[in-house]
Amino acid sequence: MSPKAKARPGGRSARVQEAVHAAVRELEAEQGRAKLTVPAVAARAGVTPSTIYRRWGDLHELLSDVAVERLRPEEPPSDHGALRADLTAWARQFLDEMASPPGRAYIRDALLGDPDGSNAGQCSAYAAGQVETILARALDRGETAPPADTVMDLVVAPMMYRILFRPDPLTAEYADHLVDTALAAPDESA
Amino acid sequence: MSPKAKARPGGRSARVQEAVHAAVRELEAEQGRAKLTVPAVAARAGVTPSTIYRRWGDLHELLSDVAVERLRPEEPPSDHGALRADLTAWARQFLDEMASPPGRAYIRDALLGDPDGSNAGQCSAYAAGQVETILARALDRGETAPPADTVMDLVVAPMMYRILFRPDPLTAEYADHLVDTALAAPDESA
DNA sequence: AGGCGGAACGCAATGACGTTGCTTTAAGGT
DNA sequence: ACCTTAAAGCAACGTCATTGCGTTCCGCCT
Repeated sequence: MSPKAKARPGGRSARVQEAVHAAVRELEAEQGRAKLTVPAVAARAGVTPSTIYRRWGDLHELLSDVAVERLRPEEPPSDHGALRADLTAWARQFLDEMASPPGRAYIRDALLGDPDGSNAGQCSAYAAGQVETILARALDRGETAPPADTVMDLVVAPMMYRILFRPDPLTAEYADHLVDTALAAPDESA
Repeated sequence: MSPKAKARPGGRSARVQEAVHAAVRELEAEQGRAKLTVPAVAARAGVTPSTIYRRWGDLHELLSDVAVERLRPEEPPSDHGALRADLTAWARQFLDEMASPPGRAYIRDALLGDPDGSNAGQCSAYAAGQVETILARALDRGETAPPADTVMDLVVAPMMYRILFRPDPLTAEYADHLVDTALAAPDESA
């Protein structure tokens, strides 16, 4: 399981976790990925390396932890008054953030140090949550909306696949195209 | 660039490369991922560790190299006489292989030690090649077939997304469903 | 066919990293 | 306020990653 599920959430443990996460972000910004090492992070955080090894296991799991936190959406998707507009805006922003070099790095980190797949699942859950918010809003308006799984398959999955497996640049028009496909699909629930 | 693009393809270099790759496969099968370390691989391959470090950089790049080789399809997709049958059979087999624990491990390895994304691109190119073979066969028969990119977006991408980001098990019915969607989509070229 | 340049490998040393047992601290419950 | 116990500090050890230098052998050119 993920080390973030702390049995002792308060006080020193929380301070250490925050200090370590901050140290990772700072060192990454200052010196780049190459200089990121457990002893370096520990020194910056004012902590001994063994603490990091015990709590996170290794550098990859720590980076995965930090990456997932960075991939968490900070606010619900903006409301443009109609399903298509909401989905299009969200997909464009999602693609823009995820396809950027830092975004790609976070995604890779999140996938990388993740033995049981829980961190990757968390990322997917974040995106699914945003999508569900948009779809629920549409249903509230009386619009017809496809199931969330359909949007995940037709919009999110293709974007992530191209981000991960293809070096080509991705455009906002591609996001629009995927939204078109998803909204044209029949509302099946399989 | 990938180290597989050897400037000196013949003789000793080739023997070393093959010995190292074989050593990785053997050790992985015998002792699992945990015991896989550069010195161990080097010892099994009858090579000094520095050789591996020089040629591949680190363990991740070596594993990525081996993983890509394993993900290469060994034969063209089987011909069932009709587009839907061909696509369905191929998607089922693809999902079965990729979603298995070893398949997931190879995918992760391929993505992991891949600074410039060339190995991941190679994986995608393998799948795209198989898909294009199926589609070309369909066009030869006089069938109408969607563009390859559509199939990649609607069939391959969702499968890979779920494999990577969701822990849930995946079924052959899911592959069938994706093929249905792809074949129902309008033949647009965007 | 034979020699030549250069790339790749082997060897060995070094410094950093990952790992672990024991001790110390402090959080949370009684 | 004490007591329990999870979590962090400390320190030492083994292993791994990295690099300079000498040697081998591939590929090519005459």
